[in-house]
Amino acid sequence: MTTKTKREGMPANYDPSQFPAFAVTVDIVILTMSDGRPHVLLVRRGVAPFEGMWAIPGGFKRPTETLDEAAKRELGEETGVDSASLLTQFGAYGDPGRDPRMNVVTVAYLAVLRDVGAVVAGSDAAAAALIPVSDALNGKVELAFDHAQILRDAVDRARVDLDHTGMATAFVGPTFTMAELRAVYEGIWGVHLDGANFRRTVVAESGWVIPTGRRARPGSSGGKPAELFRAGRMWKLGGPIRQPNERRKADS
Amino acid sequence: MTTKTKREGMPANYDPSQFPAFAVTVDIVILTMSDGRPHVLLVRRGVAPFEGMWAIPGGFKRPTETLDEAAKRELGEETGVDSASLLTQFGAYGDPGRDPRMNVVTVAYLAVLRDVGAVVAGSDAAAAALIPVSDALNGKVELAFDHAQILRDAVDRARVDLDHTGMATAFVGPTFTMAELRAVYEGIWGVHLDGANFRRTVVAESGWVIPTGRRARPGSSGGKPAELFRAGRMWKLGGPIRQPNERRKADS
DNA sequence: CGGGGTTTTGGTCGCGACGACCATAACTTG
DNA sequence: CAAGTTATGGTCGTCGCGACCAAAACCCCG
Repeated sequence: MTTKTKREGMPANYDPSQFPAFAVTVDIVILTMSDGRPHVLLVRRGVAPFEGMWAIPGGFKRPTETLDEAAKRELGEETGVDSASLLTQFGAYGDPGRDPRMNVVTVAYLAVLRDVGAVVAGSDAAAAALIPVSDALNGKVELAFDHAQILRDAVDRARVDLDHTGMATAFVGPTFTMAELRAVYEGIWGVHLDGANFRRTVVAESGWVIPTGRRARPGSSGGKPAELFRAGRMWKLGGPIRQPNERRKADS
Repeated sequence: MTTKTKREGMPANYDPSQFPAFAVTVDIVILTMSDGRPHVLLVRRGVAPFEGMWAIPGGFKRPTETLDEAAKRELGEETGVDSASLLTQFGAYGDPGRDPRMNVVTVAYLAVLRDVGAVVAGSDAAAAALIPVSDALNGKVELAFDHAQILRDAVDRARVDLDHTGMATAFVGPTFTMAELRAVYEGIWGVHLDGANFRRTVVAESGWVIPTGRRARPGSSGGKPAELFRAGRMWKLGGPIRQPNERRKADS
């Protein structure tokens, strides 16, 4: 994600100003798990256009930085998080008129955080909040620009990344229980997974999780204290859990 | 893939010119199958920089069109193909200095053609050719800008799209044999698939392929004439063949 | 015209993954 | 201590899928 490309047969004495100029921004869809359901970090716009509506945090790319660097910088400015806890580009959006003020092309990133902590509102943001993705997708929360589409694409991307990459561990803390990890899959995919089978497949081969020996404190509802694990290095290559393939229906 | 996003707390009386201006281009990685191996359409640069080197065809985005429209337009200009035969965006590239002349961010698309036919070189292209992706990736063919990276990403994307989407049928003609379809998977994944098993899983449930009743002419090497199929509508939702998961090795 | 070669296509078999389900352990609260 | 709740281990049946074999339908060549 670095080079640019240009038409090969460009006149040697071309004038850059004769080609259309765009502003390039970077938007970060920040996902996190809260009480078993995925949430997204949104900021409330304080000025026109779309004043008062919610938007995905983002900002302008600088000519001296790469897109990835711009995304990391914006992530830090918005949340105070500097860790590169999973930051993947998933789409570019450049419809004419998507910003009524000027021609803007935005590159969208998906960030996964295990804990947003103190949500640092940007200096120019009126407010920031964690909102359930379900609320943001079904129109309960109005999104500015084409951010509804961007969020939809981000969630779609998260769903497929969950069984292709080791994204799941980015949602949980450095140490976690099987129930926590399972909640990630269940929340993102919207399915129910059997606890026993889940544990078996994850623990089956080494490299996925490493027992810490310690145990988590049971919740207020009681129950056997869960074993605490650390993420193994195998997660770098993709997770052990695959999305249950909803049986493809045959049709006459 | 349409809207743009902007920082929410923009000053109301901002001056667009005070934000960095970028040129936005669209690059199309055009893949096709030739003698069982994937090939990519490249153009030879006629002017500096990178004069004489090969490049991925592309061009400037216009402010009045979407990114997808720009990609389709460029595809038509380069190949004369107007059919929307699978055109998916897969990445944006904006490293500073990737084009020595100006700040350019490019949005890369992957196009799959079953037959490039008469390769129409762009008006400003010195030449265009179909080159085996293996040659383009291992340095046998020098690529301009960061196009080597873009091509690598495109091929990676094609590999995962092959078992998630119905991309396979885009490589073959409107009517095809099982061997042709299988060659697509084998060529892109670089694996060998059993012919009998392949046929079985594809024909198993209806909706994937529709027998035409006709039979293909056997090649010069003889053999039983293969049955001809048409693609069913199930391919819109993803193909029936999954990439053989190379057993994940357990490690101590 | 018959035989060898080649490709397609159908059949069988066995293993391994995985989901459904039950049972037990270990803790909570009252 | 009893009842409830969660975690974790075990069993079992089924289903997908790859490996392999065999027959069918065509080529070319003598």
